Amino acid sequence: MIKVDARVCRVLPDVPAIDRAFDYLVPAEMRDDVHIGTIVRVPLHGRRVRGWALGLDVEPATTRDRTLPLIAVVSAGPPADVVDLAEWAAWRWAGPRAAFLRAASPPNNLRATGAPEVHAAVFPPQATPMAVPDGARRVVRWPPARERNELVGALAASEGSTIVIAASAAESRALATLLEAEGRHVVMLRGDQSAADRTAAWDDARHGACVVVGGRIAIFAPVPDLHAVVVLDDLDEALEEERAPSWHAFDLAVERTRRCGARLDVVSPAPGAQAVAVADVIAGPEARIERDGWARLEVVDLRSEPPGSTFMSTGLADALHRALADGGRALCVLNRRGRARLLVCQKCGELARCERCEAAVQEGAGGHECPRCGDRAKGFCTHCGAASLRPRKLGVVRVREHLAALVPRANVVAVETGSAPLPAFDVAIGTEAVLHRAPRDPQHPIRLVAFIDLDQELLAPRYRAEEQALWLLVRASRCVGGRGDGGVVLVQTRMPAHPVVTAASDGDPAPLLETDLARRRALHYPPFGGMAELSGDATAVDAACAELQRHLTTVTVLGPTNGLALLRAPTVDELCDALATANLGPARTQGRLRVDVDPRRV
DNA sequence: CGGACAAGCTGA
DNA sequence: CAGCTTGTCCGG
Repeated sequence: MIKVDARVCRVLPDVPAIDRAFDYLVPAEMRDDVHIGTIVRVPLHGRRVRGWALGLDVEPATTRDRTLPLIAVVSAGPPADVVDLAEWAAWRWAGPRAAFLRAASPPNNLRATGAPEVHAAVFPPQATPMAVPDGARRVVRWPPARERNELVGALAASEGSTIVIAASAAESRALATLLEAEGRHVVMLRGDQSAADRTAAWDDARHGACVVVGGRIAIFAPVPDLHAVVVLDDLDEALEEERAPSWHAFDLAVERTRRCGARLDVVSPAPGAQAVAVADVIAGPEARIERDGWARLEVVDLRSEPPGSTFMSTGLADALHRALADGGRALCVLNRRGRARLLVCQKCGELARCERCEAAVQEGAGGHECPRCGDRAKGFCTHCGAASLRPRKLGVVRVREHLAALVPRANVVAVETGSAPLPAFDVAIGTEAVLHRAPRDPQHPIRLVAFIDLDQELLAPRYRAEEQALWLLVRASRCVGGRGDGGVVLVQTRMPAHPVVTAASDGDPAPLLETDLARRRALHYPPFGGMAELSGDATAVDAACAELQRHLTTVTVLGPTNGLALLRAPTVDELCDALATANLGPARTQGRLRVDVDPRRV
């Protein structure tokens, strides 16, 4: 006998490929335990799958007259506001909702009960929040080598809960220790914890009145009383999910705080253009303190090095010798990832750059061309007019040999990609990964970080190249310490007056931020425009582009060429709306299509 | 995703 | 034409 008052709930199966919700009857004995976000088990097409309750008491939208009942209530799940946030994220990064709801759910099952009791927050008297109105967004520039735990403590809200996003586990632990000493209830919520720890933390956070400290997933913390979010180092790659919907904790922090009126603080030595663009207030320490918190920068002008010196300048040799004296160590960075094949004039030593947008010119199929704006470039140097542009190439193995020759008695190690611990070294050479893989050793401090060819970063064919390059110099500064600590960051470049170099040298990123923002505004790059990359199987990308162009939208499709296409739109909203409207399902399932909104490599 | 079912291929 | 592979469809 079917009950007349049988309640129906709408469930999204935990099967990313089926981004569609289905309706089920809620058996009477489960009624009290099913809420928005609750994880349930349902029958689906002969299978039993987990899923999230997205709606209660919905009108059963059945095409058949058969609505199956839930099999069981499995676990507590994200609160309703976080479910909404996950839905927004699915739109924003054009991904399946299940991917975001997973990130927002406890990894192990938790008994599902009614709404957990919200604890009253009791804060220590020394908690003195900085005066900023609720809902304000602030960027705090804080130099790389300067201690900032206390600053973060002061930014935590004086009521309710605060989420602090810190990229590294080490910094999360340090912050937790300090906040606990201040009398705060701290909940550590990180993706690299064990499932049991993360589940316990997630459960704890549901009671509120805490400071949640963690990596990017902490932005989905189930706190019921969010008052403030602090994002540290918005440009750190760890704040972005590297797998398919590559969402970013910063954008989620902006959206979550906007929805609940909480305060948002971004603390970074070199905040990204996106953060600066949404900030109401930009704050920082006085100029002298900011400057002293950056490492001393030495610039080697590669244009004045003799031809054939293969990046082994006398400046680099001197710096290495100084760094290695009395037990110091050195890191050398040579990025090959996304390497731009730069062209250098053999006569004057200048790099070939696009006359229109200043990106590095590359050798294309039909001569020289700009990879960014597609402009045809001249086959000769625009600086001195000589027709002697030559490609510049290097490899870690060769550079390691040259370095070993510069410092014959030192142990020079080439660092391979991978997670194995670094061997003992005096000088380590590798990609930027060496900057976070070198263990701290007070007996053998890192005294030098040398960028063998910073131009690779400065002129990388990506619109975010400048902020990413400055971010590398931030990380280098953190390795060697501030101006007073005796360490040095050395950069080799053919553009010694480049604004990125100046910013790190002066310990003042403000002018660079201003010009970067102005350029992005002029060229409609994010955050002043939407951008997405479609990649994967060529037929799937072609199909997706065709589908997108069927709709009348403001989205421009560049390509597709060899299974790669770039989408541009006047705003992020228009881009995401177009991606949501277009039916990318077929392309996604058949041919492996990857949609990357705000791609990092473009 | 993964089961159901249909249409296509093969071999005695 | 049974028996198998490959493709397409759809889920309450």
